[in-house]
Amino acid sequence: MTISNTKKNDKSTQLDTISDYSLRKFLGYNIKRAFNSVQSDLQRSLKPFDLRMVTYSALSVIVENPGLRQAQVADLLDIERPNLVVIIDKLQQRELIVRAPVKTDRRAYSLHATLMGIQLHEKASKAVHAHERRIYPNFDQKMVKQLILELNAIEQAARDSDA
Amino acid sequence: MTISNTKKNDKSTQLDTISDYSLRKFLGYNIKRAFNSVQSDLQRSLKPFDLRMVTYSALSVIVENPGLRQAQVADLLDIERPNLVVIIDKLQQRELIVRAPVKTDRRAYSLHATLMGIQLHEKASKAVHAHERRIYPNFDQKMVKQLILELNAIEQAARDSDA
DNA sequence: TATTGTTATACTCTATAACTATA
DNA sequence: TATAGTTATAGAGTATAACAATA
Repeated sequence: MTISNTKKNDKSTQLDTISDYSLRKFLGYNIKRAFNSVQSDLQRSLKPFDLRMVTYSALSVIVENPGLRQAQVADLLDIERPNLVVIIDKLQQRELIVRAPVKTDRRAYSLHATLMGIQLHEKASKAVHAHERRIYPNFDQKMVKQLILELNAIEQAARDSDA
Repeated sequence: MTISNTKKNDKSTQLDTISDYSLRKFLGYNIKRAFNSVQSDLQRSLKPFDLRMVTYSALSVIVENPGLRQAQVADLLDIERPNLVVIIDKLQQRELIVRAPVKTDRRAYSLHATLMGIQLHEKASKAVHAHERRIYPNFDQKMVKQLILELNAIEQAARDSDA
């Protein structure tokens, strides 16, 4: 929400305009603000399918990589194992995926999407693609690719720095 | 964490490589992953000052806009008013800001940073700038500006779409 | 009537320790 | 000893309804 410029505001001693100008110089702040905004629209796009962002993501990697184990899903999505349990539970309860026993390792489950899961994923993916087109209406494909590369470079640099 | 390519994994029926390739095509997913990574490093950078991202942000806009009212801070940072209360409480308890009465509106408080608040903000800002330099080591100033413009365009488009 | 700050509340997200059953 | 999945738990982050005081 932008605060409109006001002439001498008699309610305080502040300047004519208020702003988050200093914060806006930080890449991190702009990334956060962009993500919050995107997330809000994406959540609305996924609501008809009763999927949250993280359940959609988990379903997506399971559809894409049949036979995944839970620890691998957690690694791929950078989610802690304990937090993934309820997500997988939910997908299984809705019969979008199945947990199949792994013959050679009785501790592990092999995750597979059901037909229903695949179909829901397909429909939801169309909604996500529509959402994506909405959030960068004027970007050409080359710009988007470049932007993604830069975001990935930042992700990697921050991860290296944090490690 | 990238999953290294493995030769025939006998633990499952999966392909040779597993990936989040489909998700990586989405700008939103890459923004989220980048932000998570950045956030983690930033939190570590702010820890010596006992500041969280949101407390630093609030302190920052109060330092920059003396006399702000709480509702204006909430608008600037896109935080719900109720959630801001505890943040402002914390800053006030640490004597980094003061809540001054507004003579012309007895419902409102006028927020000002104390000398201590200004000094802590200065030191913390140096740490944040150092953090920022770490997370995009190879970007020149022009690239960063362009990236911020694109992120702002996305933020705005998603907000318009979501409204 | 509307707004400022507040309380209460609830839901999601994230992070850690510790357990079990297997390897 | 280490690993896969799980349980319990706690801390953040976020969102809404409703209230008192004031405009």
